[in-house]
Amino acid sequence: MTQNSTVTGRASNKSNGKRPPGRPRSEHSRQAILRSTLKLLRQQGFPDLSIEAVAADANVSKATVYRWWPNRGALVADAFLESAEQELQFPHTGSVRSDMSRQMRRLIRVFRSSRGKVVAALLGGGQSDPELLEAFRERFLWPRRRQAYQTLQRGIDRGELPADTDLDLLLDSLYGPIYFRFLIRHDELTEKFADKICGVVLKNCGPA
Amino acid sequence: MTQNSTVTGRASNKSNGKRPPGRPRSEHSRQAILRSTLKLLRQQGFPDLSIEAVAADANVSKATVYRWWPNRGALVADAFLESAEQELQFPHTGSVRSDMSRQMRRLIRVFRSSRGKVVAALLGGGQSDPELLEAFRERFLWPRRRQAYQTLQRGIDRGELPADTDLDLLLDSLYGPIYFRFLIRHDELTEKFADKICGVVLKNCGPA
Amino acid sequence: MTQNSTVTGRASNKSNGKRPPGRPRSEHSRQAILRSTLKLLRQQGFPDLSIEAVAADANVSKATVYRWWPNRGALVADAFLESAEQELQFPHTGSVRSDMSRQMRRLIRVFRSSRGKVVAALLGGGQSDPELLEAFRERFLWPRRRQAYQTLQRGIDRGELPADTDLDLLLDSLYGPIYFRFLIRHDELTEKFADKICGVVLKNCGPA
Amino acid sequence: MTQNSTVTGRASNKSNGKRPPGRPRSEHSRQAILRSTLKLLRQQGFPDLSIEAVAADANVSKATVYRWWPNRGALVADAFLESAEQELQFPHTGSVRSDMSRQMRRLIRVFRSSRGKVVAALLGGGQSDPELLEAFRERFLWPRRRQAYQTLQRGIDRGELPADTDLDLLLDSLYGPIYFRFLIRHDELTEKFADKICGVVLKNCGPA
DNA sequence: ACTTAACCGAGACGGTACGTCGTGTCTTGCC
DNA sequence: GGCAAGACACGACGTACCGTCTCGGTTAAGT
Repeated sequence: MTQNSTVTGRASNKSNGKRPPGRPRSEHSRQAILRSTLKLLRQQGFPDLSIEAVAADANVSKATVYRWWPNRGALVADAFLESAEQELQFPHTGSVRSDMSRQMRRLIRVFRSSRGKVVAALLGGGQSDPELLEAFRERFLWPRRRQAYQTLQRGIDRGELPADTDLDLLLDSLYGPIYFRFLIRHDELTEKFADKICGVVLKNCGPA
Repeated sequence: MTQNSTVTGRASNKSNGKRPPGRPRSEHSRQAILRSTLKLLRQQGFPDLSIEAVAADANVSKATVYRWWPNRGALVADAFLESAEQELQFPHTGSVRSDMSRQMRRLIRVFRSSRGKVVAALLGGGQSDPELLEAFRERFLWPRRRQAYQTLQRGIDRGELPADTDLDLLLDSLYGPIYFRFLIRHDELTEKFADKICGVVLKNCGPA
Repeated sequence: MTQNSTVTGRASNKSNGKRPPGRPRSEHSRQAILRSTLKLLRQQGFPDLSIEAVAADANVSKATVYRWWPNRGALVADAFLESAEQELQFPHTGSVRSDMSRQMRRLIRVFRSSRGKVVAALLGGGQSDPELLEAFRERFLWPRRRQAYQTLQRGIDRGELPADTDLDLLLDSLYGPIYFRFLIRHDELTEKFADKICGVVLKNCGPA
Repeated sequence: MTQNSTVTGRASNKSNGKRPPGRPRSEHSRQAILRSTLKLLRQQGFPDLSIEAVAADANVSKATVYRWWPNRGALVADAFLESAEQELQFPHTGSVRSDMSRQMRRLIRVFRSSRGKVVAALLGGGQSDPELLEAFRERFLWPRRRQAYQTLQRGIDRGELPADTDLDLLLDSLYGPIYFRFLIRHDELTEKFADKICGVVLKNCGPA
């Protein structure tokens, strides 16, 4: 991931090796901003997060924030997603059901941690900011889903799943209940819940 | 539903027949405010909804809005929930699977309609406002769930479901995927999706 | 002073002995209102005095205040003036200079007392409310001035003052400096100041 | 007078030559605000003057007004006093009585002009806002009084006044009656009144 | 070394909406 | 008909952020 991978994506200068003239962007400021964003997000939630406060907390001028992120959503998306890469890998246990339930447990653990608050903020804010939701999907959901496809495909190859399985339907059936409880909060979201869902959805797919 | 069922719940005077002293609350204003709230919510989404605009649209003073609703969230919750009572009844077809899939189809229809935008606003806002989410659960989720329990119980009585079925797990497995697609918007939310979920979760519970 | 002598003066029914129909005006409320007005006026000054607060303090409804006084100014005027009648009489010492200086000392004593704050409020408010100032003149200034004319006339009769003395000029010269220091507060307003003024203005008018 | 001489007196940076960091204050806005304040003050009087209206009239945001003036009083004081500096100089006619009466006539002329309304507003408001009154004294009264001392001292030097004259008493005797009529409005305030007062107070001090 | 150009902090600016308060009017039921 | 209670439309309050701007000062690369 390059330095310039903001959500909105300023043109990077990766093609020609030449650095542009002038003072280069302050990496220190960039990190301080993203760090403060996460910090405040955890404290107050998305709608009470102000650019003003982020700038103050990061000891940075407002103009610097606005120079690099067009709006609050982009900032939040960048802050969260940079911190969420390289996580939640899928294991290879040799059984679909166990591969899935283990990864689902990890997701639930993340949702229950302090980072869960940030995800909730992201998805909550995304309900009224399409770009925010888009960022969540592109940078968080799809990368994991691609791995999930492979996991399921291994199950098909092993004969644990029928060859004509609707992968998207299956994944939504597995993860939907988790997101449901996470977002509506009508019932406990424990790690055991992952196993129970697998019990319902992957009844005949090998041992838990 | 009484006149006083705001989210924050001012003490209602239904128990003792006596009206409180002073000029009575204007029912006309109350309705105008809720109507304007829904209207503007559909047009602009939750974060761009200002009390100022609601008051102006309803030809009402800001103070009147604030007198009865403590914040934007409570207003939105009341506006939506008052409009959503008495809806989404469960049918009695004689088959669990068909009862459920039909009601799930209705829910999807609501989510796809203009009222979906209001639900999304409510749930999005609820991610940072616990009371808002609480209102959604109390006034929307639980009333329906109580009916769903009965529907499933009929299935158990008829032998379509095992007697030891975990009802909450089952319901979350059925509705979770719908809310998932509705809130994350990573895939189409069609009415047919209801049937497919039932196919996964209620495989052996009678005809679709 | 009759019950109805508000500044704005509702028509009284003194001519025909018949009481009007309906419940008679509550004398208790009237006094409570005036009392609270004075109290709050002493505490906070004219611009921070609200009808709302007066009504609350007097345990009276706002409507009752508005029914009898058209605005804040009339209320304040009534409150002050009712409390200020029958005061500041002129003595008869046999010497103009001594008569005047003694009365001036009394005025200064009032200005320095807690009632001074109310007078200041009245005159301050009067700078932007002509009726308030008019009330002050009619009910406070002129009654005293009429007595002062008589005092000065006695001085003329005794030969202490020339027969062609401009009484208004003389009185303004005597009282102007007191009001000046009272309102501008640029210098001490002690009772001795009364004597000094008399020394300047009534140099040759008999002993101090 | 420096740019920073607001009533509340932000620290000015005149001593050390360095400009403070950040965008400099807009002199244009500052003047527009003061100009609009005077304009509206003349039209409507102090109590009907709203910051909201000033900001609108000056094409300036409310926040800008509040950034530099803590309240309406300070704003009015600044507006008036900036417009009143360098005025009402004392003449040098060679006679105390004539010096004084001429300056007093000028003051009366100001009080009768449209600016009189602003002074009345200032003093009226000052009755409940000590800082406002303080500003009037510091910026309007004392500067003139210092000149008056010199004028009277010249009279002493010329033998027109006794060497032991109480200057403050004398000045209050001369100006008190003017302020009295100006603020109470119980009698005409003509320029001739200045001469008459001098006749009473400076009887033996040379020709008029 | 000197220019040049972009970066950065600080913070003022015109706006918009906030949530509160007081105004003066009204509606209702009791006295 | 007076009165309390209190809801109402209205309008200003003073505050908080928005996103933009204008400064002086900094930081390298390319002269």
